[in-house]
Amino acid sequence: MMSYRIGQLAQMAGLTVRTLHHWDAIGLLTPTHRTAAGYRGYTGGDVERLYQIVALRSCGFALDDIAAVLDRRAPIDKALADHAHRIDQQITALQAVARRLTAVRTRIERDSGAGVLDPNLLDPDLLDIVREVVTMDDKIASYFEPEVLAEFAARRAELGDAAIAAVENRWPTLMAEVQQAIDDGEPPTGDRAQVLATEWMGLLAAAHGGNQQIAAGLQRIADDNADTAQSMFAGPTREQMEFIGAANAARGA
Amino acid sequence: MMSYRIGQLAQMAGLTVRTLHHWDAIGLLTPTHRTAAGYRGYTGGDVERLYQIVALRSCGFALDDIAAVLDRRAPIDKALADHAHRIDQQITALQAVARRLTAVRTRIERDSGAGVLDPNLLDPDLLDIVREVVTMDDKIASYFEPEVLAEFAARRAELGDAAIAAVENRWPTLMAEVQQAIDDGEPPTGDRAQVLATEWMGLLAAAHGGNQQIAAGLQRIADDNADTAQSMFAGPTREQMEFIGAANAARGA
DNA sequence: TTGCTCCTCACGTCACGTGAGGTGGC
DNA sequence: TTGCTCCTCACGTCACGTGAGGTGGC
Repeated sequence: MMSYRIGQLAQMAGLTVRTLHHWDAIGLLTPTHRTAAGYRGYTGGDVERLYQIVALRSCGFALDDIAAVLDRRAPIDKALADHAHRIDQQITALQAVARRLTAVRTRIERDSGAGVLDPNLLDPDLLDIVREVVTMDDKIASYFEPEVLAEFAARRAELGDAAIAAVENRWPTLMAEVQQAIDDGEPPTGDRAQVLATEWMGLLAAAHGGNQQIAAGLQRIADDNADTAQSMFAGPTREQMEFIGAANAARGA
Repeated sequence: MMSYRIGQLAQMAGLTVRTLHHWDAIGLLTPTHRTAAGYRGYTGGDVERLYQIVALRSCGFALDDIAAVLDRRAPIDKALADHAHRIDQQITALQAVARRLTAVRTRIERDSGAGVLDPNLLDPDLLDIVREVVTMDDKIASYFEPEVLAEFAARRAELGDAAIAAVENRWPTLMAEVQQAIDDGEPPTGDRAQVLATEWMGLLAAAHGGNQQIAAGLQRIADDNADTAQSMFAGPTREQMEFIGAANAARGA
């Protein structure tokens, strides 16, 4: 009967001997026999099981789950479905962290050179920026149910970084243009207001993508924070929102 | 001097008392003083540090890194950049696992009912399907450098699931149509061949997105596996590839 | 007899959760 | 005096990595 020693098996499968020791210790892969001196002897059947384990492990399964599947204590298709769901949740969570990190780094890049640009200003403490951005991010998250937040995240991923950057770059200038129109005494019914309102609603639509729950959440954020939003994420002022609202009403939007 | 007990702090920050014990034990957050009976007394400064820790933790930092940043032993911006990179790597790795799981589940859904559809066939062992798909996936990965594979993955994410599904659904039927054209004795210079070749190249272009390294890898995979590809991922046969090649040559593509 | 492979403990990792057993504070 | 909060051990988690100390096999 063909028999492999542990070192051979490890080399064949690209594993360490220690890993096979571990799998033996937890009963995941027990060699069929032992020599008189205690050397592990793996048979062809053991090798088959080994490759099944390696394949499932490469799918991210925990060793306990692999054992359950191989010993037919759990149906494979259900295990795969459950596991895929857990992996998706992990990805979603990590993407939320990645977005948060990007937000923090973007703000730091924008704000950290203040003291260099204007010697009268102190460079803000980077740790304070981190806290501020995280607080804002938590606040935004608090406006959405977890599922809606996931949809929002999925929508952002779908749009791609370039599209998001385009929208985020356009917002500040658009708000400035709206403010200028207000300062110029433009009527909400005028052409200039109508053009601005159309683009405003277009950017909002790009953000919520027709999802009413996301749209409602964004609206609540803007409403609740209109008086303080400026310092947090340069959101629109109440005055600007009213101007756009009037422009939309004039058009019957 | 204002002083908080550990239970108050935990409730304020939404943490457990045990967590604060742990942070004390590792020196991350040591209360400024203790009562005679050993009760921890946290000051306002401790609370400040606590919130910095919570903010950084929500960005996914390890406690060691948080301590290094707060104690100014590591520059924050560098820590953020390094950490963002690690997070991105984790996401990429998890996405590879997720795609692998999807591939396995898709194949199982397609193949597992064989015995039901045709009583002469045995249902294939689901574990064998897992191994087969994983083997194929590893093989594909082996044709690309890690960075190229990441670009390939990024491109797939950019395209979105719907677009990928559209391409993958079109492939088998397109190959069948090409085979039919060959069987009908169509010349590669004919209109029918030209139309098929144009769509063929279009699908390939959709897959590599103009990236020459991805295109080259796909070409090598097709070349090396043309004779065995059928059973693995229903790839084109050598005959089909030659027909399309001739059609392209006729057009001077 | 000399390397090389193999063996069995056993501690360390990361951020706590979960008791166990005991004591201060109102 | 009774609850409630606090305290300090200390084991368990997940999949091994990394020695330590010792023995078979060619």
